[in-house]
Amino acid sequence: MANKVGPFWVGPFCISLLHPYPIAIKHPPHKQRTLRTDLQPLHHFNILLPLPSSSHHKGNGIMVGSLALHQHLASPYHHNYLKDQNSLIQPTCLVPLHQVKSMEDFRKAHAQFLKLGLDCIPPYAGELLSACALSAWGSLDYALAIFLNLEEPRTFDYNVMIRAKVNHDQSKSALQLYKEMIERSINPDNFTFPFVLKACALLSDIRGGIQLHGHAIKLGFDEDVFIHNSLINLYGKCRKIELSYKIFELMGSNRTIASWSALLSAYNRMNFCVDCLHLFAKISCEKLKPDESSMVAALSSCSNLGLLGQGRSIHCSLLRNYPTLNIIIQTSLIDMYMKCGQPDKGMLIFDKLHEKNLWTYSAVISGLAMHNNCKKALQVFSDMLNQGLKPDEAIYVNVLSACSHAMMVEEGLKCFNQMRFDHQIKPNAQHYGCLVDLMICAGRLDEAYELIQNMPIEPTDAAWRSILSACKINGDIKLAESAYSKLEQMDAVNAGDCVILSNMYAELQRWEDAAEVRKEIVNRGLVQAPGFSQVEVKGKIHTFVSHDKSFPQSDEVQEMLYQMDWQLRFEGYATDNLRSSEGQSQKIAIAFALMNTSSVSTIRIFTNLRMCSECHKYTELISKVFERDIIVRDRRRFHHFRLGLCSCDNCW
DNA sequence: CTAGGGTTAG
Repeated sequence: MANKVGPFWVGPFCISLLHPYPIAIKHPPHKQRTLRTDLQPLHHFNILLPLPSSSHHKGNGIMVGSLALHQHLASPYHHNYLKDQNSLIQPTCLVPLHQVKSMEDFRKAHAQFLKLGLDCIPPYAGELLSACALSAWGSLDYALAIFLNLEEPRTFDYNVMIRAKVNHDQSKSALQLYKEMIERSINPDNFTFPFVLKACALLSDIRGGIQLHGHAIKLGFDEDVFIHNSLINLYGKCRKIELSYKIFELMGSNRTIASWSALLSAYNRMNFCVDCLHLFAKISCEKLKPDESSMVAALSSCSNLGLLGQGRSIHCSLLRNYPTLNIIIQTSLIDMYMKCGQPDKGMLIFDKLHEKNLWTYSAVISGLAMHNNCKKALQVFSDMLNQGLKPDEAIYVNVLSACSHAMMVEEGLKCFNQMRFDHQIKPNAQHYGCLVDLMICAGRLDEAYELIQNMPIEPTDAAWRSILSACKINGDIKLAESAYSKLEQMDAVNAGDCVILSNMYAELQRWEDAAEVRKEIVNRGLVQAPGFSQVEVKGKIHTFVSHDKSFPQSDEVQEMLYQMDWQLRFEGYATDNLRSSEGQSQKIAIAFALMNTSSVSTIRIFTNLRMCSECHKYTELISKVFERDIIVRDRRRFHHFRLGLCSCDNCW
């Protein structure tokens, strides 16, 4: 049954609307107008008014009301409206809002609503708000002005504004609106929570998030799938993975693919890449199909783990299932190919893209730098600037680290200044860290030290660690000690730092000092990640640790290693030099791959440590003697070995 | 009655 609303005045008319749904209209006192009861309606007409564009009457886009004419109107203007008692009157001046495509059109439409006094009447107010606040062409400020003008905003109006603020990166202010709505006793509904939870997630505001979770339960929204998914996301962003999982578990069969995606990305954030891929494989057990979002999460895990095979198979299934791929997933694919040792494949995807954003460029620039193709990285960066994209501080981290990889000191300093002065970006600790690395790579250690001491912000532990590692090579024990003590002050000492310093003492035959630092590892309860090397053979990943003999082919591999040593001796290389643990595991991985792959295929090794120079030398020679391309990803970058040479030009 | 959740480098 339709509700009758009104009567209220529209211009010279008094209108009563047969409203399709219940609405309480209260006019603010200054807008109240008395109905002239002394005048009998002359005629009744029907009138068409624009409908909220997304309502269930979408088809016509127009709402039918009845109009009673209380005054005799002679002007031709009005006659246009009132032609025939039975015909529908089309108020041509009113453009349906869903046809509005620009702020200019919107202003006109809004003016008409204002003139008719409809601007503060639900559902028009909400419709105006959501059009203006949420469309691509809209304006948050304009929407805010409309919103503030509402005497009695409703839940819907608040929801729209909260959502718009979150979209405009104003999460704090969005939460403020939520607070305001509670204070004004306007009840949040099942739509409110996903928006405000997202705001908390973006702010990593775990306390606020828990409060909201409580509110949602209290208001009885403990069955809502959208709210649950938002909660998984919230706890994931706050690194409370147990809580994310708990919600996920609780949802049982109500889980949707979005629940999985949110959980997968939570695992990724914690760097639980193996578990992430396990979960990804389980999606299909629930009769759900992995979609783009969940595949983005899985691809990111593949990138981190260097799993080319699995990354490729995700790519295939994307190509099978989607006619076009969105920019986010394309970026993930580029990143995956870059990090799994196929930069050419990554570039192929990149070159074919017609839409590129900062993240795409960022993935390519850091990928190219990783493969020691720094010139190209800078080329891509300058293309990006020519495209008119505005660089942000994150992309400058990539650009600067590309410069430091390639020892391009002047270029790096130029970029640093360009960032500060042309693009008005204040350098952060990471940028200074890159500069420090740049100086170190160029062998200007004293300048690096001067820089790190005089930089205007607190240096990161990584920057001090760079200094410490550099000392390892040039043997400056004084500098090493001061870098180490800085790390101590920051409470950021790790096992690797202790090893470096201790080895340096040992080199100087200061045995007591060496032992003292070694003891620190135990005292501080530091654990060193076990070094391993991985290689993919026939789609299966094989992982080896140093002196590994615990795998089926171990005996054959030992034989192979013996032969490899023998061959290298002809090249004048004594393999006894190679004693480091990563060297050992890498040797085994290479031997295993040489034995089990075709003689023309490229060997791809993934190791979690940094390659030492002996290991590097060894691999160079193997690539020459066995005429095999070997690509090694160590924890920082790639080395392409071919015929005795490495892409890194012996600088890493 | 209108609207909504999950996705990317360093």
